[in-house]
Amino acid sequence: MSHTLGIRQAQKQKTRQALLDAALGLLEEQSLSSLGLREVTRAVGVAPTAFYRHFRSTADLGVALVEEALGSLHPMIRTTVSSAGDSDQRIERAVELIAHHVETQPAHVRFIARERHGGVQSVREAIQDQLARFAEEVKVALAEDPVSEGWSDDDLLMLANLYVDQMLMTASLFLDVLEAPEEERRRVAQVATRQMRLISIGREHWLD
Amino acid sequence: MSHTLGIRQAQKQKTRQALLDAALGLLEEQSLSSLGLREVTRAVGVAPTAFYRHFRSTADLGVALVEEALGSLHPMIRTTVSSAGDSDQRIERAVELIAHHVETQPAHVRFIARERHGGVQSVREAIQDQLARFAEEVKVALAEDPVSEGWSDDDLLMLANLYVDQMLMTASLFLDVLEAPEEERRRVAQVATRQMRLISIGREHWLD
DNA sequence: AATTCCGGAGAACAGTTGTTAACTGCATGG
DNA sequence: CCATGCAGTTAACAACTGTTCTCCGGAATT
Repeated sequence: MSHTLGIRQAQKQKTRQALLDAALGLLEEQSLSSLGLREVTRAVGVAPTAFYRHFRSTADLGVALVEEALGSLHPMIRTTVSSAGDSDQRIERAVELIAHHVETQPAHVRFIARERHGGVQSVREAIQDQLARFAEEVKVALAEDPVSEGWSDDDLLMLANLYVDQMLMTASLFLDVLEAPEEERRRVAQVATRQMRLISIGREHWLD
Repeated sequence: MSHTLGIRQAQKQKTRQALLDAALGLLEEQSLSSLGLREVTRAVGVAPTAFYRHFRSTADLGVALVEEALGSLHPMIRTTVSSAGDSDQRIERAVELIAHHVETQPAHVRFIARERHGGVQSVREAIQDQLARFAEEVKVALAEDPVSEGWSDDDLLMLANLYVDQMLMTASLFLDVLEAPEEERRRVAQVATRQMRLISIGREHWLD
């Protein structure tokens, strides 16, 4: 299928990825709206003008980072929400999965949490788009569950959005305790689990 | 009691407030980490050096903005959560109150939503502190409710945090549709109301 | 009435920024 | 094998940044 790219395009993509990685690193301690293009190229070790070969602006780079951070997460979401087991088991697995993702991709998670309401409109919109897609996918998965019998489409989407937001909130909490002792991290996991559980209980009694 | 300040201190506070107001305006379209001190003083019409008479840095100004945005909200939170009426009535009133606050203080709300996970650590911490105080106050209010009989202190705080986060999420949603037609704003209000209601249902069946 | 205090102004500093133009060297396609 | 394309470089630009030091005028204090 995918054609093996020449050594030219390969080099280009390598530089592009280096720019993305450097930017992601710099964004751990600042917001995108204050990220300078020279700052990024300096970190990579290329001339400032090389930046323009890959991105129109830092905002443009930000949109690419959104795709990188969230684009590959869709299958994960789907399989998690519609996995087997009873409610409590699924919740526990979801929280563990979030914790694991935050541990392996902290910079990506931080970037999304930060720029979701950040100062760059195009990036905000890109994130909202992805999250809306997540919510839609969660909605579809929820609809397949027998518990959702009798639910309106609006209410399913309402619940899906609640779940998505709760996942992001949980991810952000895990971020805050990344360097904290195991004990506190477990405490955060337990709080997140109970919040999810409470929402699920609300779901089960919604039609009463 | 409060001494009437001389015309000297009055002028100073006036300039300080002008700096805060100008900064808040500029922050509608960017993040605090990219806000320049000269930018702020230029907007006010004073010399750049005058800034130092009031704040050590823009981060310092950010902390002051947090106090201004959230400091006066504590009594409002308390009375809202522990108001009379049945569950649905209280939720509806809370959502209306949030909508009203977003309409009257959009810049403040945007600032908090943006900088809660923003790039300036001291401001992030100031916001977390205030939100933790909110959660504590909500917890106390919840504890007074007969529905909370048999709840552990941890679970009350868990629920309080869920409510606080949900309020912020709702506020952020209202921000996004500030300029939208009345119809869409009502739709957002209804979604927020139902999410709150679902959480409340989960609360009522928590001990089952 | 004389003196101190202090918020703000002014000028200057070295360093940074985004963007432009014209260039170089090398992989590519004919 | 040679001509084209294009990722990356070099140099220069005007504009901007935070910070320092010195100064001024008027309110506050005595």
